[in-house]
Amino acid sequence: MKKSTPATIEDVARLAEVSIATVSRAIHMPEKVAASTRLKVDRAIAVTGYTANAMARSLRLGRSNMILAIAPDIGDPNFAPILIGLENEARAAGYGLLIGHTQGDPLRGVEYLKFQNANQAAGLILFTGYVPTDPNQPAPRLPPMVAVSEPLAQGAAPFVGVDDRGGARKMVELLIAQGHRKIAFVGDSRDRLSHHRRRIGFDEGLAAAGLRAGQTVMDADGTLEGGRAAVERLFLRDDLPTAFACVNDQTAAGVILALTARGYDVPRDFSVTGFDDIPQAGFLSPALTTIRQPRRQIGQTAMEILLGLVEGVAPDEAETLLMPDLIQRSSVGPVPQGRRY
Amino acid sequence: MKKSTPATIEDVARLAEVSIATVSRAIHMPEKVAASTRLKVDRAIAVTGYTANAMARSLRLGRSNMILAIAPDIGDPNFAPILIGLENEARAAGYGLLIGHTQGDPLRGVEYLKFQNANQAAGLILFTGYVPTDPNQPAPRLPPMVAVSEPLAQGAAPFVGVDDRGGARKMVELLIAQGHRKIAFVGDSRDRLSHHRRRIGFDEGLAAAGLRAGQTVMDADGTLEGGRAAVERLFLRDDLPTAFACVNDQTAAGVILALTARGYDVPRDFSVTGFDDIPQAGFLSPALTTIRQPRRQIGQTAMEILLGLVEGVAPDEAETLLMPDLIQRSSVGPVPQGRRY
DNA sequence: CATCCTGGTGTCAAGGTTTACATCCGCCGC
DNA sequence: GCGGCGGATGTAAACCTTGACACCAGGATG
Repeated sequence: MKKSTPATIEDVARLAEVSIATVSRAIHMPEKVAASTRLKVDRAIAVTGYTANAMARSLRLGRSNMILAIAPDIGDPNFAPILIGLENEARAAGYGLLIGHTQGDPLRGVEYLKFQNANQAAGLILFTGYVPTDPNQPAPRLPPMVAVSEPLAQGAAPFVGVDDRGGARKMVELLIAQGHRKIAFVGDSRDRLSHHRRRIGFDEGLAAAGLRAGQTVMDADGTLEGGRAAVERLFLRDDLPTAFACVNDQTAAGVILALTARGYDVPRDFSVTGFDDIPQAGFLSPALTTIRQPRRQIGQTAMEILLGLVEGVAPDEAETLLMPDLIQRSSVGPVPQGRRY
Repeated sequence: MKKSTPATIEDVARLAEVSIATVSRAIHMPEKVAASTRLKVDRAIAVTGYTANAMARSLRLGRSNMILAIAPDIGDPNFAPILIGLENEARAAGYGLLIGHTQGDPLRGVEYLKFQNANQAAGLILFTGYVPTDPNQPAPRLPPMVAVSEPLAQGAAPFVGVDDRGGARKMVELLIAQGHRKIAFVGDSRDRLSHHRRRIGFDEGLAAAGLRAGQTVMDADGTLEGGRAAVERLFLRDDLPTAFACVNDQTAAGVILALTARGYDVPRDFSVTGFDDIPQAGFLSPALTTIRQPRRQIGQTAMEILLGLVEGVAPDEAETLLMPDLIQRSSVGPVPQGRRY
């Protein structure tokens, strides 16, 4: 047994005294080959330690066993568990997960399409909210895609994510139950569909309680800094809310920081809520009350759908929305009595 | 231009009125082909939008353009930036990054070797601290490898990481400068070489100040829970330290939590330090004074070395140790005056 | 007894690329 | 005028696998 070069199907065939076609069949369509032959082949495979050369296989089949995930930032605490879910599911099906990191630069995404063009990816998972395309090149042939974390603009691909609207609504209901009547939404954005949906859920929740009027909505870009800045802008006005419903946890962290810096206590003076339940959320002080995304589950479901698509089966729904859990920690309290501004 | 199927080298050759060999040469050995021909080929490539089929290429060359990274947990906040560094560097060199997630299970790693066996990975990045091997199978041919985050036991592969010893020593020096004389090291471990090295740096720092005697060393497994448990055990004794030097940030978080739960104030009553500077570190209260790993840099350097290895060039050093930065926040203070136990 | 069918197996082409080798052509030096 | 050389290009094999097709033997059917 020379180990200089890995065993090929031919080595197995020689050892089992059959043709290479029979070996291939023994592996992929066992019922088509006689039991005795199958046994010989299996033994030969064990002896040689044969593993099919994936390159040759993909070349022949015209389809690779890689799934490409394109994310703006792999380090985003929201993405990691989704990636794990994706990866687990992919591996179970014999696929590998290739990662692409665009650093928020749309053009970077285009670079990864090379992998697709080069037949190196059977499918695409998009965290970006848009399909990477090069304006100069003619539209490339796109493989099966599934969007995750952020839906695609025109519903161009199935989306798997959390029920943003329902989650936001739950959050508002909690605040209302605590007596809050003036609640500011921090993080309105036209760019991110998921954030927009949270805003809608917020509106719905207020409307359901007959509080539609007098709400405050602050633009913010979803970063800690954005949250902080929004609070500063808000304090320039005279009608302050008693609670801040933030579009995500980063924003909430910024809001808490700004409030604390001004000498207020959360939740005694103001209540603050987040969304996503990033790992830091529990370490903020006060620990953040937020909405937990079932991230692992999202990854798993998305990969299931994508692999189905690769096999040619259409998904049941255009959007698979998972219901998030409300995680109550200590950043929400009853509305302060007799406070006036 | 039919877009049903991607352009092959043959399409380009036909359009440029040359043979496919010439096209291949024009791409890979431009100096070997006449300038006029090169021009024709370039034009034909642009028109057809040709991208070489990576599968066919890898098959022919017997080498893929993928690097496989095996990590116990992709979600580990310490790993993400390293992955980004790896990925950036790989992409720049035309390689893709494949991720494997072992979930801490050594056997899982073995599964990923299939990729290697199947010629799907030209190199391996190991976050695990060991080479995945199947005890039943004969040792597989291993590709070039580089260890990251955790060195390999027998120095089986080049390691790129932070100077654990130097970092730990810096930390101890800071504590000593603040007047601390009794410092406990929390997180001693025989399993993780990196943790062991931090322990050594700790010892060295104390020895340099003539404080070798009377030190306390607590075992802990590097988790938040481990840190908490270590504090509880320590409080069973009578000689408490004034500062806790923790092996990593998770442990430090546990220590702070335990101390706070007992009604102590950090840093007034006790000082606590971490190691790694995970994203949560700044959000703990008090914000954690710790050692920042240049993670992105680690990833980049590791990939550089690995790609060199793939090309057949040996690395300069068996270990590349990057010096970490000391990040001073608010979990360290002067030793409490007149405290007695 | 001829024919058809069927289950089991072998042969061979194809998939796209790279590269060793062959070919061709113009030009130099003798 | 000719041998030879070198630069530019073409030809074809090889990388490994899969699957359409062909083949063969033997049993069932007429």
